[in-house]
Amino acid sequence: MVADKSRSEQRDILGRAPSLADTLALRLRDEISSGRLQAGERLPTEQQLALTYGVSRPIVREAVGRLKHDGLVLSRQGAGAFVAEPGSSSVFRLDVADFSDKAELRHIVELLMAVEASATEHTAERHSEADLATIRTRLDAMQAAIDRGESGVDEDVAFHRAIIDATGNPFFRDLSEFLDRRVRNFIRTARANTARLAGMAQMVQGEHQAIFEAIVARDPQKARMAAETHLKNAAARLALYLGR
Amino acid sequence: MVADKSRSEQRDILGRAPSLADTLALRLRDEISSGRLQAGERLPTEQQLALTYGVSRPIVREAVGRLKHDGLVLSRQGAGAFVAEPGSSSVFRLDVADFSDKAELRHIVELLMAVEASATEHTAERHSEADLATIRTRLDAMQAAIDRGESGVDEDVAFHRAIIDATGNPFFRDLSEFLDRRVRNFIRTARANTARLAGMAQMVQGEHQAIFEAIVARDPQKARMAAETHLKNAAARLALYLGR
DNA sequence: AAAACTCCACTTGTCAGGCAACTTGGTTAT
DNA sequence: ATAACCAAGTTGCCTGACAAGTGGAGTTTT
Repeated sequence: MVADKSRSEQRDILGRAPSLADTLALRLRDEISSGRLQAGERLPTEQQLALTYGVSRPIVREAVGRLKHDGLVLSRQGAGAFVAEPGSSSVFRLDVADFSDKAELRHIVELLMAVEASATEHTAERHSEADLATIRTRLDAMQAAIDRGESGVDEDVAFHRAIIDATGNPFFRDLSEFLDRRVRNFIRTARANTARLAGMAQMVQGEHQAIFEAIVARDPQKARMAAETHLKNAAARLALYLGR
Repeated sequence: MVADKSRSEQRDILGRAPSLADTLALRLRDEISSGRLQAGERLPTEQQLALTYGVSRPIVREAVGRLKHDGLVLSRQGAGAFVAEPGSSSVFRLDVADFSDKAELRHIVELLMAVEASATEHTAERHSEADLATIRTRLDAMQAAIDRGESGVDEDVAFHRAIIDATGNPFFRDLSEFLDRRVRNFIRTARANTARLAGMAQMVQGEHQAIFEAIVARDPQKARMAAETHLKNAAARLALYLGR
């Protein structure tokens, strides 16, 4: 049976075989993205799918349900399920499952830099006094952490987060939070040696200071450039830290 | 029954009630994001959920399956389903279902601008001759369309797409394509009067020319600024076009 | 008494069969 | 010819059941 073969091949992180619905969903997704199933075309009936892939109908329903959830197909009771127009979907899905490729990490970091830099620019352009107060508090907290001899990573994150929150754009917030977490997660799993980074904290703080001053001055250009410099340096530190 | 009540209240675009699994998934998602279900905590068993919400177990499975798909919960056969740590998830989901709010459109446009501007900057920094040739072809195609008296929207999209593809970053490509489609989709549904835009095509082309020249000159700063100017003008044209 | 082992209740994963609601196309009646 | 109608096909949902895996309680062994 086709489904069984792919199951025994691919296994997840815990060494467990992915569910039948997962593999089937992946298969159907591939059928669509490869163009074997054109937009507007009707999918085979659930019974046919069940028969072809050697699974039960509930499994088929679960798999198709996921595609519906992701906006790839639309179903009408009594009529069938149809491949959605590629632009009609209202949901965007970003799956960064495997950092196996070094290139993927770089792509993620690039996107993160784009979002953060733009957000910093926006905040410099239009921030309230309350925003500024919050950012200043975070900056001071970072300094306090450094003075205590800590690495101050949490305070670092909080500082950037305050700047991004000030934009009032939830997409900036959610996306940068996700990307940031992915990168930090990668760092942690790659090598758990934060000691070397501690010495760089004051250097980081200096860059933070520059960003903050540009925001206070309401100078978007300067804020962007300061943020870009900071992020590029962070990437360089990351490379150093990973011992490349 | 609780589920039935919410079904009759919320209806989708076509006036059809959302599926039971959808409403249940939404409910559980809410339970998690609100913090009523803490990270690491075990979800009620499928049978309990089925009983509480008055649906059958397959429906519960479908709903929970979606949360698993989105990385919000992890399940272990025999043990149960557990709320995932926020940050362990490798999938990011962006749902731009409703443009009901004007603010949401602005947020989308802001994110699109951030991605496009950064991508343009990257391309100026590092592009091959082949990339350049493609971009030039698209630029010429746009001019040809204008000369034919057409609006050239397709050629416009293709031009930007070529620049973004040149970054070699699939996230830039996918995200900007999605956002662009959403915005254009909104424009189309809001008012289908492209006649007014046709006269602006030559103005758009002038901005494209500036972007292209900055890329050729390998001047990232200038490329970014040209792209930002272009996008801001586009947003302004959009506002004018919508008759705000 | 502590550790290891065994067994069993419980939970998720999957299957089978069936009924209700809806769509569609052809058929029949007007 | 047109309209009403009907029947087959399809999705939405349910019940009941078994297999596979987990975890703890009870039992045995050291």
